[in-house]
Amino acid sequence: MQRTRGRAPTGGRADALSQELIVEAAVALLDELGERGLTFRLLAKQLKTGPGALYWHVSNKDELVALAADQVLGHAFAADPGSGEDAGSGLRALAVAVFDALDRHPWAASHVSAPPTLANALRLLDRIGTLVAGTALPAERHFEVATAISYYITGVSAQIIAPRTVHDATVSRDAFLARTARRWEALDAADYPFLTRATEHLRDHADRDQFTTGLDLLLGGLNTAAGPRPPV
Amino acid sequence: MQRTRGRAPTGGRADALSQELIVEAAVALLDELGERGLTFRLLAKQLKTGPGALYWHVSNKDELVALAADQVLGHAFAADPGSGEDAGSGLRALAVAVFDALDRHPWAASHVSAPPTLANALRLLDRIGTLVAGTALPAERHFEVATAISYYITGVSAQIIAPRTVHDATVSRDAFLARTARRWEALDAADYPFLTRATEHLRDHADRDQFTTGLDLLLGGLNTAAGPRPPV
DNA sequence: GTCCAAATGGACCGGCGTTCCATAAGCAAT
DNA sequence: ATTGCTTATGGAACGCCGGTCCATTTGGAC
Repeated sequence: MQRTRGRAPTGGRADALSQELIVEAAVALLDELGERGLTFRLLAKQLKTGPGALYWHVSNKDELVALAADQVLGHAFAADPGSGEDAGSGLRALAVAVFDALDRHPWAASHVSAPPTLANALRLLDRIGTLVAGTALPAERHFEVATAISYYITGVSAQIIAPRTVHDATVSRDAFLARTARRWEALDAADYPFLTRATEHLRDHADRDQFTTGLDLLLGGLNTAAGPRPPV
Repeated sequence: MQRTRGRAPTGGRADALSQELIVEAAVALLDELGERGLTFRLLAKQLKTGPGALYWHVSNKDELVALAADQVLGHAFAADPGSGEDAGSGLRALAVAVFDALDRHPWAASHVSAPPTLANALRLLDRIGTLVAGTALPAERHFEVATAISYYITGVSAQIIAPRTVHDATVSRDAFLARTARRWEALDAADYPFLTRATEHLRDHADRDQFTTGLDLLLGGLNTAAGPRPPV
């Protein structure tokens, strides 16, 4: 068992390895090859070292992927305009920033976890909580509402984005949707009254709009629960 | 490449294998050992056969796990009271039934996917859509709202339940929450104003309540968007 | 120069998903 | 019964992976 956080006491070597370097290279490989394509052997080769060296900085593959996903989550903060707005639009902007960040790195979607331990997941929940606290909502509900919104953002993003890592390698999105639509149409209308009529909406929907539709419902409910706030 | 759906033309053998039998055994192993514990070798041994035979009925492990997760999703319909209510409470009951089903089989949480191809995922979306269609909501919004609710149910359940498959093996839930709370308290209050004060809520929250909190916000927003409906 | 902890990297292990293929079992026609 | 073909079986084998081990190197402290 070795230390996970190898901190270089002073200068260190010029070509020194570090957890940051490793995670960075892992993100690059994950972007290119997906989760199945990331192996310690390949990663080691990219970094011109052996697998054993990587384990000095990272305890196992699960941790490595979690760190990589958290780094992707961090991209959202770069895009987010930050404070200076009312809670509703601030939450909306933050949520969309997270969605877009995961959209650019689909492999990460299924690895952002809600009870935050990692740095950027923590930042996200704190930001949401601070925005919620700026609402007329009673204080004792802040935590549960903040986590609910956080769960929505990461969970629904994952649901929408993660499937892409499976199909995209083989067929295009449009082809997949068309095939699914055809399958729905072939269902028994008595058993599936809704789906058999919904196929046209399936074909030309935008993933991002589906995310914002639910988000707006949620935030709308929040507005109602908090009592109608007077616009500034 | 072999046929995935081997259909027994007539009688077949007494000890014949079938996809159903295999999925059933897989669910049992997943419940007991988790996803990492399910291997084709072990599954074959349980079924008194070899790994090769399984591949006649199931094309690979991903498909097997997806089928197993879909079967778990099917449990939700057994618990769901069904129609006969208004849309709001019908959706709520259905959502909670799904959450509880996944709660009993945590490994399945991260494998229920939203764009439904599998049998029970299809049934779920259709049921949601039918309930939404019974709302005052304009018809052209039925699809996007139904999928939004479906995304919430599966995505948020996954976020809440899936982490359990990691911790539970090593530490109890309470111990994990206590440790996380301590970590949050140790954060810089200037950087994390919300989290440093929220730890007491973290310690004694109930997972299921977090699910319903967001659900009620979402359904509340739906009610508002649909216009207030007169109670029957 | 000497020493030691930090860090490296390549060989190696056990086990996995998957494939291959020789064989068995059931069915239909003779 | 015999034959011929499809369906299905199951054990051996392949290639690769995550992870461990450990001899070796590095570079700062003295």
